[in-house]
Amino acid sequence: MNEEKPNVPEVFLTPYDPQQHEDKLYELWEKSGYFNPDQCVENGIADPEAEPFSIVLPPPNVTGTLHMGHAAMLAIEDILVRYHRMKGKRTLWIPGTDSAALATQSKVEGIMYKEEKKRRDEIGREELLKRIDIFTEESKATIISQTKKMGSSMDWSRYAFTLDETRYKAVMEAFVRMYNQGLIYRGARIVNWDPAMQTTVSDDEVEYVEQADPFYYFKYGPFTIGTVRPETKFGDKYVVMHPDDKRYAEYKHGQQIEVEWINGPITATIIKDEAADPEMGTGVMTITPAHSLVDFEIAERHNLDRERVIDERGLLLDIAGEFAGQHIKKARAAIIAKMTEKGLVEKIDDKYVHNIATNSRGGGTIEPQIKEQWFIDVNKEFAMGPSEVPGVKEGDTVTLKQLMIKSVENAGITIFPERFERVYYNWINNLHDWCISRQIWYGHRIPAWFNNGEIKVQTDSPGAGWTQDPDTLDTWFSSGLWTMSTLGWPEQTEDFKTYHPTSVIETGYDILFFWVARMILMTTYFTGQVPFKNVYLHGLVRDDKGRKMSKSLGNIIDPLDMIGKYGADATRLSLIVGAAPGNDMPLNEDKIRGYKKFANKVWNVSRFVITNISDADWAQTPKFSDRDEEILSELRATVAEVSNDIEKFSLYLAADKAYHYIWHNLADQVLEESKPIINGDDSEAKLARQFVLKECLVTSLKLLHPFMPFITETIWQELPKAIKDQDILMVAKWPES
RNA sequence: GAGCGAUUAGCUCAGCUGGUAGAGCGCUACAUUGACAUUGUAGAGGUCACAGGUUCAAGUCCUGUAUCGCUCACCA
Repeated sequence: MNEEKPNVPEVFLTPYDPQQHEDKLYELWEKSGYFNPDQCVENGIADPEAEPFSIVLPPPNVTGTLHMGHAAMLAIEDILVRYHRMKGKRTLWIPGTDSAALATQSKVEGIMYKEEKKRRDEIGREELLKRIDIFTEESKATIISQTKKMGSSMDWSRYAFTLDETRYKAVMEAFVRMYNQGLIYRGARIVNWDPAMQTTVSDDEVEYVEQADPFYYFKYGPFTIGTVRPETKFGDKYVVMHPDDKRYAEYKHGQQIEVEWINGPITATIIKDEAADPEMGTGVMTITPAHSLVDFEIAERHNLDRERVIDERGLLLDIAGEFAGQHIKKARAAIIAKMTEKGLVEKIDDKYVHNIATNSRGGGTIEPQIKEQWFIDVNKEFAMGPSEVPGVKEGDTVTLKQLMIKSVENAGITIFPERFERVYYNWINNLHDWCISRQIWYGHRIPAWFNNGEIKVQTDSPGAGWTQDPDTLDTWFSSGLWTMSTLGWPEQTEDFKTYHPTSVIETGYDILFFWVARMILMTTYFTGQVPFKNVYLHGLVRDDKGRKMSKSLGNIIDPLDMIGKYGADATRLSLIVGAAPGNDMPLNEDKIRGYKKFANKVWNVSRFVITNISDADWAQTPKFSDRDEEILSELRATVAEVSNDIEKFSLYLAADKAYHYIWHNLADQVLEESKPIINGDDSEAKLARQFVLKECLVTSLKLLHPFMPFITETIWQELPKAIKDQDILMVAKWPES
């Protein structure tokens, strides 16, 4: 009941309340079918020949719920997608979730152990997988619902899960093809072994944690050697020094000496190798090739024995003599006691700080082991197939490393911000062969079959007597195929032909190596295409003091809470403004609250304009004053700037400019100065100004839509039909500048 | 140890290809019930980490120094 303002839609009579509108609008969009580019083409929103624009969502792990980092990712991608959709492109955003094999199994095992006191071997493969499936289904549903709350305009009809049937096929095919070309091999090499989870872990998943441990100096024949790990030293029968170290010039490479050692005399062999640093300690070291990456490499160079000392569970083997069967952690003290008694301990440095390797996916301390595993050979040369990778022609001899480098070097892929290109090259240059097998149950099975020492690699069982490799694949193997597999590869589907390479991948910089690099490796190899033309790396969302959000600090902001309190639009904007690609972004509630105020500002601007243009006759031709023209030209300039910034992936600038224009130009100046004109006697001036206000409102809503889709669409739904080019703002035409 | 980044108003940060400093929040004063569960106007506050250099001109380019942060690395 508002007698004085009969023309204001009733919805505007209260402040903007996101809760009241957001879910309904998402439903409206979903029902329209316009998340699906095919539907847009069918309804004439996009031309059938329009340029495609595609993004594949970095699939969140099914280990939990979405955090602010995910929210930022969804906001950024949705902005790009909505912008390009409004530009009339055939725009596709594919949603999905990731099984995250190791992390998920670790999580479910943890829950089962805590609740039922059951360990893995007491549960069994089938039961565990069943339980994991239940867990992941729940988790998927939660993630999908959260994703929708953010307003993400994804095509749910193309939803993919890394372990679903289509993706499984792609993984099997990829493995077999790489194996047949000799790029996947099986070999005994030193790997990161996690005794707690009983599996290998990739180099990238190892996390180094600083720890203080005693550093022991031992008498080893005529030498003094140092170590933090006496328990590995039983098998040390090689003593290594730098070839140019004058102190040891009297010893010759290959020379043998007798030394008294932990369990009695042994014969040691002198090895001259440049890996020994003369500056370090005494310049002499003994090596344990079976349990150290460096030592293994030295042993490979000189073809030395690699006797095992520790088993998979961390227990000492027979070589340890009286200590055999003891756990390494417990045995150390006893070993030192015995060595002290034998006079082998020269001194102990108690303040030695070093890095120990741990499994970042929820396991324990890494104990390197030599194991028979599957590897991808990153240095093996092969003949390139059909190629669109710049600088690589069909038939060229290349390695996977070279493909990864050339894709970026020759601008097939552009990384934002640019500085990460150097980080990327650096990582590739240090890259070792990639161990892709894991001794866990949850994940893609390896399509390899064993029969009395024979191995066959193929998707189906070769027949009776053959058993499949019990291992599964590293989760990043399947993730590496993601842009392809979500589009139907290895089939040459319409989707694949249309939307691959994708336009942009958007993800956190912390995942550049894990994922972005591996997608480039896999995709260039299999398709000769880059997986994406642009990489947009966002930073970590931190609290207002710049700290990482974590449970232990209690500073976690839950996106759903913020959406509940301030609306998805305000939450999105707070994650965009001030967040340049590659930089961490501080976030606090005040910032989000600020953007809620802005939402309300937009709401009131709209109410004002709608009220004041309700009596305009749009059939007439307005005669614009100089000031009218000026206002319109400022509007066009803003459109140009915002569009340009979005094209350049400077979303933080684009959002800020749109915000600034609407609040401080349109609201503070244009609206204020329009009041006397609208209420004045000059009907010609009034009409012209009404045209101007209409133009400003319609254009502002469009400009703002990618950033704040809910409120802009809510307002759009209340606009008179006569001033709209589409019923749904999401597919309205992006303004010309 | 190597690489990368940061250092600009009390706080959080912009400032793209060089032309005598900007935003948000906070603070101060005034105004306003208005399209605005407020908002507007005005204002205070910075030798742009430090030292050199290039230039007519440098937060902006170059060299070095300091502090902080991140990533990588096999230091026994």
